[in-house]
Amino acid sequence: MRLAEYEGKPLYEVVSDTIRRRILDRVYRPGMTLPSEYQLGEELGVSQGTVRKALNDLVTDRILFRRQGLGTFVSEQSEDRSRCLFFNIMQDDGGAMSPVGRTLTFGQYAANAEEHRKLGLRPRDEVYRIKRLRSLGEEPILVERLSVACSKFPNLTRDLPDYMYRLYQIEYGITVSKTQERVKAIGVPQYEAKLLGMTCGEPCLSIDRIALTIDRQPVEWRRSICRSDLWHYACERT
Amino acid sequence: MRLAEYEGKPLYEVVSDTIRRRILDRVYRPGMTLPSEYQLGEELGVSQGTVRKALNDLVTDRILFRRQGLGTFVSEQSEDRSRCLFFNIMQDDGGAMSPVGRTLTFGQYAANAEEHRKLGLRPRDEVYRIKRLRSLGEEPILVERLSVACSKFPNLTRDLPDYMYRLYQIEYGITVSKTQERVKAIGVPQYEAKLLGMTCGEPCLSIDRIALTIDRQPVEWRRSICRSDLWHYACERT
DNA sequence: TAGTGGTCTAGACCACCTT
DNA sequence: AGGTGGTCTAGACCACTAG
Repeated sequence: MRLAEYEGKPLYEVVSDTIRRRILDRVYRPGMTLPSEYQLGEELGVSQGTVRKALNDLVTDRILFRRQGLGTFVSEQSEDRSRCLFFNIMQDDGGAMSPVGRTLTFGQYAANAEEHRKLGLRPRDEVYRIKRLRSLGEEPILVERLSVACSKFPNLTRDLPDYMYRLYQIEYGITVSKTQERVKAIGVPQYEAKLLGMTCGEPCLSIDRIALTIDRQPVEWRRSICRSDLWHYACERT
Repeated sequence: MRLAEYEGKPLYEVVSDTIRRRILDRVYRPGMTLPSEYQLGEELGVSQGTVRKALNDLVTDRILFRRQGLGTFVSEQSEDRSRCLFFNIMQDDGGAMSPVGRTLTFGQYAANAEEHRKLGLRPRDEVYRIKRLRSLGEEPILVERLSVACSKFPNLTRDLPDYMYRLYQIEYGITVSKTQERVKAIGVPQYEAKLLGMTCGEPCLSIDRIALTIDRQPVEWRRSICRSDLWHYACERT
């Protein structure tokens, strides 16, 4: 396959789009080694330098990673990455945290208006709703409510891992590559107050998150109610 | 000047370090056009491709920017950048906001323990402390307390612009390139409650920020108390 | 030793902007 | 027209990893 179809795009974008497509089509799967830069260049009819630029762009997006002398690989949604990139709650003394989750409720429902809007659903789509409590040791930290489209995650069960993005990738071939969060301060509602050992109305963080795939489709909506006495939400910008 | 001194670093890093150094030394100043890739390559004894990689890395760090056909420029701390990158409060309906600030108090003090820790000060260093109220139209939104070392910002006055990072750059040659923030939910204290038109103890956001220069030195500590009824803190991750 | 990614070069042509 | 960055190539050598 030669890349004669140009579309005005630079060649390296055509190359990176091609590889992106192959990952979405699971031709290249998480953990797999890609062909070498020279092989890809020969196959696609471009030079190694052009392949290199395309691969580097995908590495920047964390879709691939490289190891010198070994090869170029499709990124996996490691637990570590799930935790570091998508769990932004930190202990005030600076320590990272790995809270374990316990499922409180699990069910299948007709999507409401907010779920339609946030997940971009079609009429009459259904969602799984999951409510979980996350704790560190005996200490409860946050309650999260999670909605996903049933059509995208068929046969989900209430027995769920602590970090869901790895499950989405391994079981459903859906890779979360970006999240958008909104953080507000609210008075803790009664239900969450009881679970978190707080008094109703005490200030807590409300974290509203949309998770997007590598082609920018929203796949999960999550709202967390989080204690804010010993924990905080962290963010760096450059 | 030829770059014979190698130090084990790749050439393009030696080149980007050289340019970084020249910006810190104000040989290249914000807004200035850099010599062309070929000129830099000739001056430093490397090829245009190597200069290109070095410049691209600095563009990624937002230290430079390019315009095709025009040249490569040293980034300025534009108001737009100050607002977009370092002001992460958004209206709930999605609109961006440009709140104007009014200085409430301004003074010079011996630094306390927390300021010493957060700003990396030396014994007996002094700080300017500034308290400001930011509003959108008639609507007060947040109160911020700001500390900077007097030694770094001599002769600062209480007459301050809305976006300080541009002032730091133009008047003091200090460029903020990174911020670290911690967000918590607290009950609004009495002083801020009065200014923000809230009732004491109502939930609000507390945003604690350290601003770092391009060589990673902390230069400003800021703590904002922000209404959270119609505004939220926004964060995207990839 | 052979294969991979990492760096570097030299030269070409294009797209864009100014004068 | 002339200069800039943007893309692309072909080829070289290095550093790292495996078997």
